[in-house]
Amino acid sequence: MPRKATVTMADVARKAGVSVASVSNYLNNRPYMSESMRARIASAIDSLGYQINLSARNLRSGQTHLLKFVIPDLRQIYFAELAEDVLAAAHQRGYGVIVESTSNSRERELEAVRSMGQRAVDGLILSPLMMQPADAELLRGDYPLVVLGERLFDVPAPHVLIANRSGVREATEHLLRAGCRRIAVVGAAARGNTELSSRTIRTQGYRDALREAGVDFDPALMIVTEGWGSLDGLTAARRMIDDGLPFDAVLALNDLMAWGVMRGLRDNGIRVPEDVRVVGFDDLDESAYVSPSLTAVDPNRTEIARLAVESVVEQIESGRRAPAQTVEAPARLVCRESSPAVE
Amino acid sequence: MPRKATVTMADVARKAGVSVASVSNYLNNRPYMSESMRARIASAIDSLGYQINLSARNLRSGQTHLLKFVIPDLRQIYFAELAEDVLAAAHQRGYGVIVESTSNSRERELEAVRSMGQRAVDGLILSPLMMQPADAELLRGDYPLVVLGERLFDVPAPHVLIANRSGVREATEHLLRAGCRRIAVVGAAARGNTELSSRTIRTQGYRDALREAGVDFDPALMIVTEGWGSLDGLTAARRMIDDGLPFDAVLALNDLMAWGVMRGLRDNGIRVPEDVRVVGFDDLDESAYVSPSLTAVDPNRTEIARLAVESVVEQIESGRRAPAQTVEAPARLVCRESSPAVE
DNA sequence: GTGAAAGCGCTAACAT
DNA sequence: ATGTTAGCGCTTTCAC
Repeated sequence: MPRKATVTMADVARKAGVSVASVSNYLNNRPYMSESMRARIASAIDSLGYQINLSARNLRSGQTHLLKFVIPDLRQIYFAELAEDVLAAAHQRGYGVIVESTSNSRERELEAVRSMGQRAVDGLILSPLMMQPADAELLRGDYPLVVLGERLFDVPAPHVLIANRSGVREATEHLLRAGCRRIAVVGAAARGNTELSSRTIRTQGYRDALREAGVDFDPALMIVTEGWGSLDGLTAARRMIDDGLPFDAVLALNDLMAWGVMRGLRDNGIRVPEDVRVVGFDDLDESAYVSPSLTAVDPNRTEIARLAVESVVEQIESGRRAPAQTVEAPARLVCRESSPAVE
Repeated sequence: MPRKATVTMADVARKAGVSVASVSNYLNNRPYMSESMRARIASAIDSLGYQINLSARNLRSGQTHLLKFVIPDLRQIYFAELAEDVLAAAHQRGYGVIVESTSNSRERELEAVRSMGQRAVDGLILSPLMMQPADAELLRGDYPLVVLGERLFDVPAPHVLIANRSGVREATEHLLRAGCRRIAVVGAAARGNTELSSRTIRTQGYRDALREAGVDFDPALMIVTEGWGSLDGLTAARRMIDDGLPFDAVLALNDLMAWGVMRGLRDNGIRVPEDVRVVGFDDLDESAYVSPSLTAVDPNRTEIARLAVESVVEQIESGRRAPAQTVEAPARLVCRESSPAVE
């Protein structure tokens, strides 16, 4: 005598004296249904405590209303904040999100991509770090996909770009306008794809601005660090000071490093922004509260997340992957104490 | 003429000249299968590019190999780091994780709980913030569940507690041992459940240590802030200084506030740790790199995450919810520059 | 408007 | 060792 642990649609239909088709119609808000039936079903559902079995619906409908979001590491504050925005955007569109942190592993990135054939999720938002151009091949397929971040390689799907180059150009222009002429750039060597790292791309924006302003580029001002942490920023600042390198501003290629740079400068009696201006990139929540508060390029995470989610959802609803294309969320400079707005 | 877009097990079976049952057995690594069949199936799968349809497996098996992890906000670094550890522990056990950030909303916490009847996931790890004791009722059910955090109310499932009280007691003992006698405590008023907030519980650990050491408790040293951010810590430090409150140590009830407190002190020419020692709670990654580096209570997130995941997975595998019980991950004090170890 | 019935792709019990 | 087959619970034609 097996106990009926789970209430199914058939139970509801029986109790309400209708067919399962009608219960299904009711649950999916389909029109053309008599009020009396609607009421009978509602009360049957209520008294039975019925809840739909999503596994069954998923199999039948071929959809899961789930997205997969793949990032290198949630401990990196940037990705955590981005993830929060992705979750919010997805929730708003009625989708849940399986977050997959790859721990900076190429193999795990590829694993996540390969598993898309299993139809466990309806679409993929991929923020790759370690994937190689040769791996781009694996991205071919018909499932909804959006890639986030630098253009590491050609992607057969929509690509939401971070405004690295233009964001840094804007930051540099701001510093030049403030009268700075020896702007040090602090960033880490690439970990994954060497050609098109954040550092390379962001540095281009810096050179763009210098060129346009007619300021000479001095390679000595390019400080390459080991990693992207605040400790690396601290170390960079110390090295610059110890080396006797003259500079009147520091453009840190991410916020964490900017925090570290500011500490390193202050530890050596250099005042920010009076002696040296400091600008970061990311505009993390906390950057508004460090001291001095940080002027930073805001890549517009919320917009990036929104664009990405809108695009996958659109692909899901249209039933096919969108063609290769790039969209760039406009970055903007947020001026705070570490480098106040000029004029 | 419908195109056969998806390859099914039947296709593999046909191609390999075997039954679907054998293909299923192969995929599930069941023993007692001839090498020749194994090879034929493998090659059929390979040439067809077959991938299992998880929706079908989920429906049939009644499992999804998915966990739901519900937290208030990923932007809070503490939760992001915890989430990373949960993802890692789950991945290791073969589970994916649907992360749900409730944006500090009680309704979204309840929504997440209520949706468990839909069988979209096998188990729930819930870190509630806004739920009320009256809502505990909703947690009854037979699905695998683990609750994380303070004991806000009685939970009909395993509860992984953070060692708030003992962790803070240890931190306080450390400060007392260092000769501090006027230890200010900085924490925020409760947002959700008032009775058993972090602040209340952590403060108990502080009083425990004072009592044991025979040091008088001075209510003036209890600084209550608006929020838990570093700005609140900064504000608290300023207020203490402006009020002329005498103190020789600050115990911030989370790391972010400790960062802010240290800035506030330094801004006013107070040296850490020479003049005032500072200790935090959480031991965020970044706390090792702020300057001075922060001494903090490490609640052992990795262990908390591991315990939680192990428990849900065990419940899933045993087929029923574990009884109410509490487990506490032991906290430990990590001594750094802001309050070096004594002796 | 409503119902009957087919079947999504897989697992597992049972038969051989 | 391997095959046959009955569903898992739902959605969706297609009749009525």
